[in-house]
Amino acid sequence: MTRLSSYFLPTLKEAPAEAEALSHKLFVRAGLARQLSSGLWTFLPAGWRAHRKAEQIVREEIDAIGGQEMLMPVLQPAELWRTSGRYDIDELFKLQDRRGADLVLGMTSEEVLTFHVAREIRSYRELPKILYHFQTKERDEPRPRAGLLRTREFIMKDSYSFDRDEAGLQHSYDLHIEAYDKIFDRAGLRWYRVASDVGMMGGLGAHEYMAPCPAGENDVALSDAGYAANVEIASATPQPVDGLPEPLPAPERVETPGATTIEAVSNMLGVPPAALIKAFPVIVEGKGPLLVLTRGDHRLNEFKLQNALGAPARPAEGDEVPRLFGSVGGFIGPVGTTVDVMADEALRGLHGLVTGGNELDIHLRGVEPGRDFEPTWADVRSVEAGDTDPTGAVIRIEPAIEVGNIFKLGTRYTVPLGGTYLDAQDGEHPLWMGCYGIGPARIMAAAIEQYADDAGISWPRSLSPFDVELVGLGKEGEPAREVAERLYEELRQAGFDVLYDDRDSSPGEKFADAELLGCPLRLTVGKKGIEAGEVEAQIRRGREKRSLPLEGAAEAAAELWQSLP
RNA sequence: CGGGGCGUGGCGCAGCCUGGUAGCGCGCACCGUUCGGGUCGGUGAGGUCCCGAGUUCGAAUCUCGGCGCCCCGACCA
Repeated sequence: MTRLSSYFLPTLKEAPAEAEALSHKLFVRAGLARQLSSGLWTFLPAGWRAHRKAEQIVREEIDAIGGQEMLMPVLQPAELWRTSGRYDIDELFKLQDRRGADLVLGMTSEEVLTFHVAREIRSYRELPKILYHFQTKERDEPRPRAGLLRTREFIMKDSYSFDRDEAGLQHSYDLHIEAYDKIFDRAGLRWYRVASDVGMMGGLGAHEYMAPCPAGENDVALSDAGYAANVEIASATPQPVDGLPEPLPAPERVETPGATTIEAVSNMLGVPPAALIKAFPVIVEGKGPLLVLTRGDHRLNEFKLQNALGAPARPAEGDEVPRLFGSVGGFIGPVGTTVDVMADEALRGLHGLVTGGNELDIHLRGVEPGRDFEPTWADVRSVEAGDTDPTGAVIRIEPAIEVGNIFKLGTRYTVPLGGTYLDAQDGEHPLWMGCYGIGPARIMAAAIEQYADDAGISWPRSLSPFDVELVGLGKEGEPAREVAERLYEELRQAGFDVLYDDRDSSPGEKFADAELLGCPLRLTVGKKGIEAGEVEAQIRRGREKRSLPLEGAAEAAAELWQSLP
């Protein structure tokens, strides 16, 4: 029985002042969730219903590819994390028990599951396996933000595959792609599957599922020809340089007093920013100083740089520029430098360029990579809107919420944690592992972001906390209410989850609350309608109204339901 | 971690500069009214003014310290 008169659904006319993102405001206003502290949220009954709808979709599709649901603890021994090398991650919550034993709160469960699998699985005959759970994840985020979008505690479905070899892993990975595609379709989201960074921990490949929306924290590069990648790793053909200066036989010194920025040099010398070389002095971990070059109008991409180097790099600071690079901040350049130089591919073949002269107030013009200095070439710039993909299609960049990710871990965890199996011929081998995450709360947030309008949330029917909100106008005891009570029963008989607004409040208030909560279908029973022998149906998405016959209203609603988004 | 902002009934805010009985709107309770788009009127309840110390006859207001929350950036296997 879900009657609004007694249901805990505290709706608000105004959003809390600190709420910025649309989904944050609506989570609170619609009575779905309340904040406890920074990055900590309580799901209220309606919000939890939607969460469980999202979970169930995920559960069904992971089961469909052979996943087996289980449950592992949040509280985990620190030892496992030391063994895997993840103990020093800043986001990992660390604590001790009363005896002083070190424990952690799990961010994910690779260590725990590999621990078990290493002990229980011995033979190739027991492979492959896909195991998963829905469990609370704890992360000491430096900055929780945007309501439910980035929290310190959240529930995640994490599945893990174990295979005999890389081909097996690829198969499990493909199965997850299949499942994930279905999950996000069923959730009613607009989504992209994009290639993503494999991160510091290494790995053989990864994709992220991205739901585009303005509040999204990630940027994805997309083309109509099907190119899709996180901008962290995206590659593209740069836009040509318009107005490249004529080549010179050799670099030429030019005085540029005080011109330490791309814009200043560009203005002073009358050349486009794209004809400048931007030089970044960086210190590569374990290797030392390196001068990284990009076109003046491009941005260095730290992820791609790190991947190209195979090691982390940080900007040079303090006296490192004069000491290690023999240069002057603002006037750094590759010509005549003593350090290694890495140039972005977009600079290849350009001529007549302007670079820093490694002296105060001096630049060089007419510079040509390959002639005037010999760099290592690499693709280390961030893709920009307007670049083109390999087919020539134009790339656009959209913000998006990461709603899921899939990751080929390989033997990253099984080797340190001793996860091996015995094969038919030549003995022991490490297990090949994949991990696959989905955040149901982010699915909810993405759906809210993507479909909300001025009146509030507009749930896809697969996620809505209730299928139908039935509004009974008038007051208790009036004829409209008796009809509404009857219809309530009929709808429930027909298999609908119904939220029945049986409050004695004004019509406007009921309509406003219904649209705020955003169930896909609203049915209104009022005096006027009864007299005309009809029930009003409002389709939340688009707010279109239709009339259903009072007799057989539940059947008519069931039919209408089939056509809803 | 760097930068910025905010903490005053449940929510949104004013008051603070210039120290002197804590206010408004919404919500809530009750009475009446209205009854298909947050009706209208009346009455009422509800506040450690984030915490601590200091200045002062007197602190929401001034000073110092702390805590919390939000936003931007960094960060986000």
